[in-house]
Amino acid sequence: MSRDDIVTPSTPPRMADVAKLAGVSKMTVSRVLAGRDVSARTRQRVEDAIDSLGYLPDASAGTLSSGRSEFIVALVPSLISSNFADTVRGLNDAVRAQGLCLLLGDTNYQVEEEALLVRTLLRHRPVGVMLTGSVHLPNTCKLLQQAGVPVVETWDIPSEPIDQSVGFSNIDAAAAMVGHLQARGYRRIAFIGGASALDNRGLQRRRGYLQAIAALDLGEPRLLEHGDSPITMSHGGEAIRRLLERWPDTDAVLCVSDLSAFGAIMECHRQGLKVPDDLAVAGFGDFEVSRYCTPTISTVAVDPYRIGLRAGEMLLASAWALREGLPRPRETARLDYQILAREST
Amino acid sequence: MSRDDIVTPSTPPRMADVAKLAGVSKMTVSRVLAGRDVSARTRQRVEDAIDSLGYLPDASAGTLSSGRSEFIVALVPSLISSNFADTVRGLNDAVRAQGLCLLLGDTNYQVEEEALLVRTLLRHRPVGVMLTGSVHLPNTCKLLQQAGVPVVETWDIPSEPIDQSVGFSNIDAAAAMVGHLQARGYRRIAFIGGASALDNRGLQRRRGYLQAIAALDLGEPRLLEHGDSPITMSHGGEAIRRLLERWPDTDAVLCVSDLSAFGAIMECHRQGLKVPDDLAVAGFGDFEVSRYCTPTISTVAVDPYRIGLRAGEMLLASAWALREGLPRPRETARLDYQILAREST
DNA sequence: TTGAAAGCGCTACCAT
DNA sequence: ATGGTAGCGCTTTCAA
Repeated sequence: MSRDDIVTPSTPPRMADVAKLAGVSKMTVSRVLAGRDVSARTRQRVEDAIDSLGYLPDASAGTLSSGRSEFIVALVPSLISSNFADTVRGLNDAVRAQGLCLLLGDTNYQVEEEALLVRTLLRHRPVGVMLTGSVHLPNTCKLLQQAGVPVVETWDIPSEPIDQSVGFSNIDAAAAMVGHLQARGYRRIAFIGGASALDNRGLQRRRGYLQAIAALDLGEPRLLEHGDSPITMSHGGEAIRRLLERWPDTDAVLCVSDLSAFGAIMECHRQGLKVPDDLAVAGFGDFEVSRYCTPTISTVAVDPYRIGLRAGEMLLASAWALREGLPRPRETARLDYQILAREST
Repeated sequence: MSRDDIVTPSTPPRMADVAKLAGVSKMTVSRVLAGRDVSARTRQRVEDAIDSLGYLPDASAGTLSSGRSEFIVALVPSLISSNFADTVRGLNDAVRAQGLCLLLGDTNYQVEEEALLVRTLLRHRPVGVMLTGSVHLPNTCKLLQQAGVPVVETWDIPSEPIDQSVGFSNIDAAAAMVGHLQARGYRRIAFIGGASALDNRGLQRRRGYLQAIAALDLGEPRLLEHGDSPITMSHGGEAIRRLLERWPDTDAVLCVSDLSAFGAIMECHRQGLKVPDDLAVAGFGDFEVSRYCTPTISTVAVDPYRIGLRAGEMLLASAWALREGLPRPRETARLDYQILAREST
C-alpha cells in the first residue's frame, strides 16, 4: 500500500472497522478475540483484518461490558527493598499467564497511603489485591470487604485476616535466631531494629527477640532502635556504634535485616572488631549480600518470591470460585523459615 | 441504621444510586467527583450520599466515556535490580500526584516479552509509556507509534528515539572510568561483563571500555564475558577467577555492575589478594553496597530515581500537550554521570 | 455458526 | 448551577 508510513491515524481502529473489513459482524470479531467457536475461514479473515488495521481491543470497553477486569493489585511498603520486589515478581509470574496486568502501589510504609491507594485502585475493579503485612486502617479493610474482592495479606500471619494470607511468623523466626545465638554460647545478645512504628514486621521481630531473651533467661534485653524503614545498610553502622556505647560488653547482635547486619559488620571492621570473635552479628531475610560478603552472614531465610507466587495462586483460585459462584477458599498459608548458620556467628 | 454490618451488598452502588439518595441528577454527582462548579449545599449532600453508600466510581466506565485513562505504563528488564526499582519509584512519585496508576511490566531482559507487554498494556490506553533501554522489536515501536501514546525511553541515549528519552551514555561513562583507572597508574585493565546480548546497557559499557583501551593505547583488551543478566553478586566472584586464570597479570578490572564488583572483591579477599594493591576493582551504578563495604568501591554514579522522575515529567508534559492539542515536546535528556573514586582503586 | 439489539456506568454536550 | 440525552466500544443475550 502507499499509505504504510502514516503512523498516527486520526482515530485508532475499532472493532466495527475490523468487522467491516472482514465482512462480518462485530460479534464475530469479538468471538475470534475471545477464542470462541468460529469457522476456520471466518477466523482467518478476521485475523487478517485485525493485523492489517493494527487493531487493539479497548480494555475499558471490554471491562465495562463484561464486568470482568484484567488487573491484579499489589501494594508494597517500598519498591526498593529487594525482598518485596521478589514478592511482586512471584505474584506477577503467577498471574501473567492468565493475561492479568499488574497495578502496583508503593505505600511508603504508611497505612494512610495504603488506604488512599486501595481506594484509588479499587476503582479499577481488580480481580484480586495483594497487601503487605497485617496492619491496615479500618477503612482499608472496610473498602476491601465491601468491594468483595479477593485479598491476600502477605509477609505476616494476621490474627484477623481480611480474607486470605500467606506469610510466616516474624516473632517465631526472630526468637529462633536468638535461640541459635544462645546455642552458640552467646549470652549478652542485643537487637538492632528500626525506630518506626509503621514497620510491623520489624516490630514483630523485636517482639520475638524480647520473648526469647525472657524465655532463655538471658538477662535484661539490649534493644537499640534507630532509623526509619526501609532499613538500609547505613542503618547497621550507625546503630552498632550507639549499641556499643551503651552496652560495650555485648557479644552478639541480631539485626532486623541483613542490610543492617552488613552495615554493622563493615563498621566492626573499621573499628578493628573481629566478627564473630569479638562480636557475633546475625541478620534477617537472606539477602544476596549475606552470602557473598566476608564473613558470610548468619540469617533467617524466607522465600519472598514464593510468598508472591502463592499469593497469586490464592488470588486466582478465589477469583475463579467467585466467577463460578462456588464457595471461596479461605486459606491461611504459614510458610517456613530457616536459620542459616554462617560465618558471622 | 440497622444494616451497617452488611458488608457485601449484592451489587455495589452506582452513580445513579448516589444521585437518587442525594436528590440530584447523575451529572451533579459526576461534577462533584470531578471538582467542578457545584453549590456548596449540593456538594455536601452528594458527598454525604457517597460516604454513606461507600460509593467508588467505576474507572472503566469513566475511561470509556471520557476517552482518558489514568494509567501510566512502566516496563523494566528486571524488578529485582534496585536500579530499575529506583527508576520506577521516581516515575511513580512524578505521576501519582496527578492520580495516575502504575501499570508495571517485567520484560525479563527479553525484547519479545517487551513486545507482548506493550501489546497487552496498550489495550488500556495509557497516558504514557516508560521503556527501559533503546533496543526494541520493530513491532514494539510500530505499535507504540500507531497508538500515538507518549513514550520515554530510559537509561540510554537512543540514536533513533521512538519519542522522547532520558538517560546517559553508557559508552562514555565506562570509558571515563577506564580513564580514571589509567590516571591512577593502572595499565593492564580488564573488563568483566555479562555474556547476554540482551542487556544493551551492559554491551554499551563494554564498548566504552574497548574504545578507551584503544584510545589510551593500553594494549590488547582483556574482556571477560560471563553469565546472564541481571548481573548479581555471584557473577563477580566467578568471573574474577576466570579472568585471573586467563590474564594473571591484570592490575585493574572494571565490572559491568557494582554487584559484580562486590562479588569480585569478596573473592579477592578469599584468595588473599589485596584490593586495590594487588588488584584494583571498579564498579558501575553506585549501588548501596559500594558505599558500605570494605574497601569502598569506586564506581560510576548515575541517578536512577532521577531518570524515573524526569521520565514521569516528560510523560505528563506530553500528555498535557496532547490533550490541549498543542505541539508535543520531543526532548532527549542527557543526564550526568560521575566517577566516584573510592578505596578500591 | 452467525447476527441484531440492548446495555454496562460513566462523561460530553447542549439545554434550561 | 443543574438536568436530560446521547454515546463511548465492547460483550451479553437472544434469535435466526
